[in-house]
Amino acid sequence: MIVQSTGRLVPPQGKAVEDPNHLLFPLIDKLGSRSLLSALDRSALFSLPYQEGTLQRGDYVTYEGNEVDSCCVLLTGVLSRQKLTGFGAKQILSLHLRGDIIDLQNALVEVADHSVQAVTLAKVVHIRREALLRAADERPAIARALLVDTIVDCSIAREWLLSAGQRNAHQRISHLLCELVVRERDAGLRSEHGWDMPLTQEQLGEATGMTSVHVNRVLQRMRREGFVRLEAQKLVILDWAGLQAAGDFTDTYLHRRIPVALQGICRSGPVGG
Amino acid sequence: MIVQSTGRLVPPQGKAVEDPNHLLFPLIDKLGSRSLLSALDRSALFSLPYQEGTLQRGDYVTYEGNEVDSCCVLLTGVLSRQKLTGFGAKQILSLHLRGDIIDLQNALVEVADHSVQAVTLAKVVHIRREALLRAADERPAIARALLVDTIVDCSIAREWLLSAGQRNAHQRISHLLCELVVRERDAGLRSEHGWDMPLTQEQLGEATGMTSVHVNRVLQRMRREGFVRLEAQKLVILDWAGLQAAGDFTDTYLHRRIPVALQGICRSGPVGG
DNA sequence: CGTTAATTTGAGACCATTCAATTTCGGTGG
DNA sequence: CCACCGAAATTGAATGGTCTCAAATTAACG
Repeated sequence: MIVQSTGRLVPPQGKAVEDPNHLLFPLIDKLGSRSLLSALDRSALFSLPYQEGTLQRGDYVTYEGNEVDSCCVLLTGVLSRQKLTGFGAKQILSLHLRGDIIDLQNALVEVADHSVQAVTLAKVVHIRREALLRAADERPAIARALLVDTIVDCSIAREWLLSAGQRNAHQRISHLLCELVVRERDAGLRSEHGWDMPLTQEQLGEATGMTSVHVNRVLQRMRREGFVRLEAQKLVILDWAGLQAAGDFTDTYLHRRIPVALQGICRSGPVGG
Repeated sequence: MIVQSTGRLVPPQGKAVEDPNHLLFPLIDKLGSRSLLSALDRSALFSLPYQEGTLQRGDYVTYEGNEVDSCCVLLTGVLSRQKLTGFGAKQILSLHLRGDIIDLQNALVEVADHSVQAVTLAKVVHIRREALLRAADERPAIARALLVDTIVDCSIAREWLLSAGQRNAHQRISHLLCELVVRERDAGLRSEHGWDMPLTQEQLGEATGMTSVHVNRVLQRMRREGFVRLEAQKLVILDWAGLQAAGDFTDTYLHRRIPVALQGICRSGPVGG
């Protein structure tokens, strides 16, 4: 076992009758993993109108500079946020798995500050900004859940910044692999023996701020030293403890638990002004 | 003139009687610059209980790993978010000016994922997490304003990540100076002829992921080429257009305006479930 | 089985670091 | 006002991590 269980809380009020096949389930599951949502909150989320969509590898959901009026929830596959410098250099800013809400951040500002692209074939669901905001306005716990989700997003971005600024190539790659494996586990995608690493070495480079050539050499060293096996897109972690140490990885920044202190002061419905 | 006016909106409902000397004014001014707040929202914010505080240069507000139960609003001075690698290398993650809400992000998770430190002598106001969350629960527009503020925070972190990953030393320093000058202007601190640059070259390095030695050489080149004058902590921008070009800087990511599309669907009070 | 994408390899160049040592600056006490 | 101090800035030389630019090899796919 490479990752300990998340200890995710199931809200006591949670209806057992919720349909786990509902397309919005991954979203509500994710939000509920870090915020307490009452049965009313959850049913309000389940009743959000949405539109299905499929993305081919390489498809863009959003371009930097555009106006965005809906946010998309990822059901299967992997999406990336990215941004270009004025000279055309691309930086992958974050990677997203099942349940992640993408483009909420672009939908609440005037113009998108980053692009969103499919790394693999992906299934998504689009929720109109107005619908989501209305739900948040009517149910404070939903607004808070969106805030907490955004905060965790931001925490991950800060850790990436720490990596880009202060860690060397070997550490950056190891760290990224650790993060992906943990998050992939938490998203409910099992990865007992190996995982379909969706990123090319080129993309690993774009995510860590280095050349694909150098990514290649680093990966070779990691294989030589027995940390991972990586062949035919299949990533097998041979030495989880070693990889964590090599990547200076600890999972604190992923905020995998509901803050205990906040559980008592959660409210679930609108209150009189 | 080096920065154009922000075109900040004054909400039509805004009371003219608000006291601009109220200690929470900078906070409400900042939130109101990117979200529409009604008179009721604003007065709810003004009536938040708070506690004043003074920070000496170098003082820590929060340590990474601690539990945080209040967030602080910066009134004067400069604060930084920062994080250490396991090997002790420090990365400054963001810099904060008047009106910025710091530690909201640490207050809503189990343990702080980063530290907060005073870069200069600073005056702050602490607001207890419970009080702020209650206000957000009771007034959706306040919750949304906090969300938008966090989103902008996150956008800045992404731009820093882009810099760290894809721009060279000269560009990174130029870009950071551009950002600080613009934000400092927007925060209402005029900087007609020069600005008290609060960062040492060491800190400039920690913010851009480079050595103080190299920061020094880059700054010398920038002076030699006539972009800035920087003597005795005083920064004077001699060639704003040139500095922007050298730093690959555009202000989009700062989201300096209220998104027009959201103005129509703002609600100001609680609504029935 | 051909075509394109992805990975791998090599050598040289360069940007940035490291490690000292030196100089300047800002403030303090005599 | 000057001597002194620590912090910050500056300088130099050597090292090294990462990039650049090809070119070659392998894998993926219809």
